[in-house]
Amino acid sequence: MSTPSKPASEAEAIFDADNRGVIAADGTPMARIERAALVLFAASGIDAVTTRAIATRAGVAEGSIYRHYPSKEALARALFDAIHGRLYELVEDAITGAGDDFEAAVAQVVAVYCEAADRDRTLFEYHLTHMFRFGRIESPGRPDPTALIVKRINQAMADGDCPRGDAELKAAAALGVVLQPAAHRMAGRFSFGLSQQTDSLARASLAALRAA
Amino acid sequence: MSTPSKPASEAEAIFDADNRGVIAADGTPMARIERAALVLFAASGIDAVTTRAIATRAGVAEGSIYRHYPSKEALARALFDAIHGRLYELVEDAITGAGDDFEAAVAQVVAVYCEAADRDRTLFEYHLTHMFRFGRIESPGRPDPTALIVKRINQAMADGDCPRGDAELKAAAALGVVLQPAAHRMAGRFSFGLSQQTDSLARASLAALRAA
DNA sequence: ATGAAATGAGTGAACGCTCATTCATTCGCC
DNA sequence: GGCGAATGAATGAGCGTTCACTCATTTCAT
Repeated sequence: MSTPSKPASEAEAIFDADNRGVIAADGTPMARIERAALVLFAASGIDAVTTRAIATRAGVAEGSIYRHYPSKEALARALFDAIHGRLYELVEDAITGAGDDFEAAVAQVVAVYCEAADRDRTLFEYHLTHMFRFGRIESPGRPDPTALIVKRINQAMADGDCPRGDAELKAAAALGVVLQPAAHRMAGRFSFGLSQQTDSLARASLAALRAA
Repeated sequence: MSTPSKPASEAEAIFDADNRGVIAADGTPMARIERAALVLFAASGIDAVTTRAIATRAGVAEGSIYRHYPSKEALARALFDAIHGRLYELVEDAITGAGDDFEAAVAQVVAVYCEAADRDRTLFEYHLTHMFRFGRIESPGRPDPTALIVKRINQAMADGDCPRGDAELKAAAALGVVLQPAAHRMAGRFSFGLSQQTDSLARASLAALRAA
């Protein structure tokens, strides 16, 4: 196999036991490598970060990276998959938790993204900036948070909670209402927590869904 | 000087005389280098593209790149600045053209982005995916389309055309309604032209502005 | 004592960029 | 108008450097 690391335990390695959305704070070399890589990848992009820089920041030898991951690319992908998969679970819970109440579902999903963006900013920003690299739809079997949202919008259209239209387009517009502010904060356009704006963004997201 | 190329004429080199938002189709080596670099940068990211690959695709020698640009990075930045500056002009015209009519201004700005996204998809997608690298707010003097939008939203709030709130946040949400669909199309989520959805997205964008 | 974990100098490949050279075009002189 | 000189765009082999990754060796917990 080309993936000798333990994929099943990556989520635990990256998120702590309480699921507080934070990379494990324990001092194991693996956790330190992951956090160091994440911070550097988020700041400069994967290609601009050297394995030496990761090892130095993690306080381990360069070779130790390869005990846990077969390549720099695999490390980058594992980090992305961890946050991506976690978002899938959170979106799933949010939608399920709201039952048939479409407005509540929208509000909860928006809250999920706002809280994720605030809770571990580096992790979320890494996710945002590397969607183009890892988030292509062609990857089958990958958990896809957006697909859950599209499904819920289709149900809302069937229930008469939302005007008919292209569900993929509506989902994108509604998500954009939250993700673009996150991107603008990254770019230094403002600095307050997105969680403070959850209500406002939830209303805007719902309004976009109903108008699109 | 460390920038021997002609920065003042870069816009003309990249956009044709009719300002149709397309990289010049003439066969000059410089234009071919720019188009080759753009296509490769958009597909794989700047760091993953070699100067050799650019030269091969452009049908020129590797050294010729350095007659026109002092470095690969400068070439990448010039391409970004060209589309970024062009968007600034288009947004400025859209807002000015709508006069005091806020709804018209929103519709026109949305139309600008939809048309740009369709007209030269590679160029627009390069812009989208490299905002994080080049689009930081700290760069002073750089034309900033978003700043124009923020200013217009502030005016709308003063005029009573839009509920009061944080204009930066509103601008981001409204922009997200258009840019996220563009990102989703990039990711293969749908394939129709965004221009076909201009009306729908303009309504959604306005609704988000009024709800946020 | 033993083996798993960690190490970091070493390796070959590939990178961005340079520069001596080529060559088609333009210029200046009569 | 004809022609040698001057020009500068274009070339591509090659440079020094840096990279991701390897592996013989050392460290350390049990």
